[in-house]
Amino acid sequence: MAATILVVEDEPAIQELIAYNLKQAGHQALRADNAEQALNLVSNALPDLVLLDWMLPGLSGIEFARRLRADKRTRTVPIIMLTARSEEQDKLAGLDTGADDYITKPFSPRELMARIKAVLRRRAPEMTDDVVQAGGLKLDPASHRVTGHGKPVELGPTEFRLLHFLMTHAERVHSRTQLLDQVWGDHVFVEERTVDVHIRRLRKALEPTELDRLVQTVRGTGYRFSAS
Amino acid sequence: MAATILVVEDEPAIQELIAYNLKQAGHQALRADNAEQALNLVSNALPDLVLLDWMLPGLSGIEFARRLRADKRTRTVPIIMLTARSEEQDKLAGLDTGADDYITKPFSPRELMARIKAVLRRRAPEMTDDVVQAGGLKLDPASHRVTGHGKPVELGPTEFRLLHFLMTHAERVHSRTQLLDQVWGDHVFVEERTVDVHIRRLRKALEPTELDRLVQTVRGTGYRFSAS
DNA sequence: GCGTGCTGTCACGGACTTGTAACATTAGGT
DNA sequence: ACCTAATGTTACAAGTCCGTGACAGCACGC
Repeated sequence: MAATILVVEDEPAIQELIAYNLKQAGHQALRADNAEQALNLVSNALPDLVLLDWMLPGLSGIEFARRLRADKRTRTVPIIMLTARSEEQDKLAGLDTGADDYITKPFSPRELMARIKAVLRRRAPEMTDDVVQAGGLKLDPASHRVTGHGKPVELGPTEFRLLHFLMTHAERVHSRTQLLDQVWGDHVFVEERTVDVHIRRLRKALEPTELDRLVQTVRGTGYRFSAS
Repeated sequence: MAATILVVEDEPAIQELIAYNLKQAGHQALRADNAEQALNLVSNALPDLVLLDWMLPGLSGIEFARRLRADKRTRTVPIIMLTARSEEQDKLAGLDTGADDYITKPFSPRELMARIKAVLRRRAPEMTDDVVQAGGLKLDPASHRVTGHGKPVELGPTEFRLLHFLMTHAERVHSRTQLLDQVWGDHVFVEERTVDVHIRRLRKALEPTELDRLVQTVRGTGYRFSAS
């Protein structure tokens, strides 16, 4: 799992509580007390998800969300809004700005974690630790194991992430650029052709199980994982 | 298992009953008649679990729970709420404050003990005194003994806790950071590579029984205990 | 005080991983 | 059939990660 999650919350106790729970769940927590600080962090490195308090000193939560949605680079980052129960009617406005979910305070840590998982599953399934299975291939992020028809498959770290992403976004073609962004990270400078080499390494590792045919080339476009 | 359990309950008869049962089960019972007294005890020494009556004279149970959750030091302490049946609707509020479970009075000692065990197992399975067994390795927290294929294995304290954690969370990769948090404690400042050294010491101790292969390295990610 | 066992850190070397370039092969249009 | 661009394949140097032994500081019992 190990998603990077930005917590934007001005109340220190709640921020601490959330951060602690995130850490327990294996995520990395970035913290910000206000929207300005949050914008700074985002400009440095894109988080995988944002937990955003509705009421913030200075720039409000809803305004912060709008800015994220306005910038192409940050448009797709999932947002979960934190609101007080009395602000119930703001729910609609919150979802309007593109929040993926919202949760009312006070909330139980368990509920928060469940919602985070749900949103990640929807927006970035490769961030969850769900087992992915297709066409005789099985990948288990928790134990970091891959098997083809029950036989273990040995993969390097990059090949593992690459296969994980492809399997969680199967039946879709991904360009080399997209794969670099998603698997390598968006601030990395690497030759596009490097993707080819790792695809090759992935296929080679899958060869003994005959499952290398699941990783397909789409000439002129990119690569695709397909179980059909 | 010998967990230290704080009982916060104003009715002497019930407090006595609970304390007796805890003692029978091998736990150590701390008692408090009210929340103020409980806060004092907690500030001295952190219990492994808190049994908390909902209705208390002075500071209420729910308020006490909030305070525990607000302080970083006490945030992770599991809480089981004790409520009268008529307060059923408070259940939701109780769980909101982060109670791990609740139980309605009157309850049977057996039920209480079962819930305590369940909560400890959920929050920290390595805290229970259940014997853990896998792949020919047997670890008994109660007697603090480890055997491999029946032969005794000598471990230092840290290696013991490390193995205990790994065995109670088997088939999962744990990063060095996670292991430091879970085995050393999250307030400790230690180099990440120190984990490697203790893994090494653990493996060395297991070598005579050939069971060192159960402790596996997942390059670029962390370590895993696996019996398969 | 003195050993003894435990702990955390470091440094070294080996094993693995990674990005790139260079060359080989293939696909698809003409 | 041929040509060209795209992709497959291999080799390699640099970098990274991990295993390992050594060591100093501590705590503890004797």
